[in-house]
Formats: sequence, C-alpha cells, structure tokens
Amino acid sequence: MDKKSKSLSKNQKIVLDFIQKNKKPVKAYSILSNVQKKGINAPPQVYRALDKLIKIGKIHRVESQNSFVACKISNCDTPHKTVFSICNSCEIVSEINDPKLFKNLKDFRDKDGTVFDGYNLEFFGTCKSCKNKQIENTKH
Amino acid sequence: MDKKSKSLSKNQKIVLDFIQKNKKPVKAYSILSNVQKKGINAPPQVYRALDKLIKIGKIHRVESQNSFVACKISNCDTPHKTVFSICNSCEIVSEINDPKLFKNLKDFRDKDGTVFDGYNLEFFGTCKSCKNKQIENTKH
DNA sequence: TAAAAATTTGTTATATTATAACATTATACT
DNA sequence: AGTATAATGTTATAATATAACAAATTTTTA
Ligand SMILES: [Zn+2]
Ligand SMILES: [Zn+2]
Ligand SMILES: [Zn+2]
Ligand SMILES: [Zn+2]
Repeated sequence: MDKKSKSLSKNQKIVLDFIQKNKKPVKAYSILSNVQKKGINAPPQVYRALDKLIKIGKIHRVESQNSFVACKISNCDTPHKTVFSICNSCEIVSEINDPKLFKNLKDFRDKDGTVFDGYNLEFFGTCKSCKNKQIENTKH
Repeated sequence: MDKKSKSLSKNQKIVLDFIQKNKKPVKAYSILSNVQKKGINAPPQVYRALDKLIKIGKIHRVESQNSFVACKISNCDTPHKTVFSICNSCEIVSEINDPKLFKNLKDFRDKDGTVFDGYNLEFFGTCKSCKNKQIENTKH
C-alpha cells in the first residue's frame, strides 16, 4: 500500500472502486447513479473525485468518449502520458504499454524544438473480438 | 477547387468559413452565436455542419477542448490520423505535420498485431510565446 | 496540543455541450 | 420526371460539467 492509495478520501475511494470494477470505461453520471447507495448524491462529488484521481494518475479520461478508465500501468502520473486503443464497434478501451512507442513520443520535438510535458494518444480500430463477430456474420 | 469543397452546402460553408477565419479552435456555441446573422439559428444546424466537415477532413475536433479547428494539412481524410500540439497556457492548437511521427503511428501494432484505422494524438506543453511571457514575468 | 491551513464534503443551482425527433426543402442520380 | 439522398429548420430535451458557498474533516506547523 503506497502513500497515494492511503491518502485517498472516502468519496475518492468509492469512485475509484467503481471504476476499477468495470472492464469498460464508465461515464460520470453512470458512476453517480451506481454510487448513490454509498452516499454520493450529486455530480460535483463525482467530478471532484474524478479530478483528483486523474491528477494522481489512478484513472484516465478517455477524451473521445467522455469516459473514465482505471490506469493499467502502475507508474502513470502527471503530466500525463497516455496511450489507448479504442474499438470503434464495442468501444472497449485498452491502455497501451509500449516502451518503444513511449520513447518516440517522449522524444518528439516540434519544428521550434518545443518539448512537450505530456500527451494523449488514442488509436481507433476494431478489436479482435468484434472482428471475429464480423467474420461470423459474413458467413451466413 | 476540388470536388469536396464544391459539394459543400450553404450551412457547411458558413461554418467552415468561420472556423477557418479563426487562429484558435472555436467552440460549437461560439460558432452558433457568430453565424446567427447568416441565418443559422439552432445547435443542430451547427453540429450537422461540423459532423460533415469532420467527416470530409476539412476540420478536426480537438477532443481535450471540445473545440473545432480547420485542417492545416491538405490531405487529411477519414479515418482520421491527427496530431496536435496544445498550449496549456493559451490553449492555442497547432496541427503537426511530421512524416517520421506519422510513419511511427501508422506502423504501430498492438500486442495482438491489431492494425488501427486511425488515431488522434494531442501533445501538451507551453508554446513559445507563453514561455517567453513567463520568462518576462520572472524578471520583475 | 492548539491554532492555522489545506482539503474534502454536501448542496443547490446553473452552464455547457450535444442529440432526438419530425416535417420540409433542396440536390443528385437514373 | 421520378426516385433516392442529403440538407434544412425547428422545438424540445439529453448528457456532460462547473459555480458558488457553507460546513466538516484532515494535515501541517507553531
Ligand atoms: Zn495509465
Ligand atoms: Zn470491439
Ligand atoms: Zn488535418
Ligand atoms: Zn501559449
């Protein structure tokens, strides 16, 4: 148990627990309706917890979906350096951990030589499972 | 004048014109209020035009800002392959055109060997102009 | 340990972003 | 000309996110 997980507040723990239980990214209002039995009543309570969890790298925001997913890479931190693959069909999201790609992104400089603090990369495609389903369907 | 620009409808042209006139990305409701004098009255008219313009690659959505920016690279098309640099301070956005980076992204395969149709990459940092301003401020 | 500072909470209201639904009109295709 | 496709105009509403403020809790520092 590291410092960060110890220092989470009650609402932050509730929200993180819910996100971690889900394989797919979850939406803020879905979180809200699912944690109301635990005493979280209103959007700001959810969004505050989300903001904090994002800040400390426990979760990430999937920008193209307005959704939130637990970090699958232990050492994610701010400023964020995140890479995801997103299925266009089922919308499942996987966090990609590819050292070579990370290095390419970390080393990237723009034409001015500007160094960037962080990045977010989202790849779009069809996941294996959805691709198989599509093949099934063409057989009939 | 290519086929695509010829085939734009009235509302699509109005919205594209406004976006292209702006150096910074613009928000949907800012577009709406700025084109009301041209006869666009309601959000769906703006969002429909945006959807079409995105589809044909004339504009891109800046996911982390819920904003829209004109394409600066002539051959952007669907499925999208976009790279931006975004200033954390002034929120200015530049579309990056870097063949080497493009190749890295195009060639990327996940662990399963899955090929991706498209991607969106957003780099975050401080632009040259904002960096200079910060240096100015520390001098006093 | 007591005061001060920082963080988190609870709450109400509201702002911002985006889409559903449906009738109508314009454009492109054969 | 007749059909299909795309775009328009409109009203209403859904979905996402933040402002503002008082109260309670936790952490820090003296
Ligand atoms: Zn992560
Ligand atoms: Zn899938
Ligand atoms: Zn482009
Ligand atoms: Zn800047």
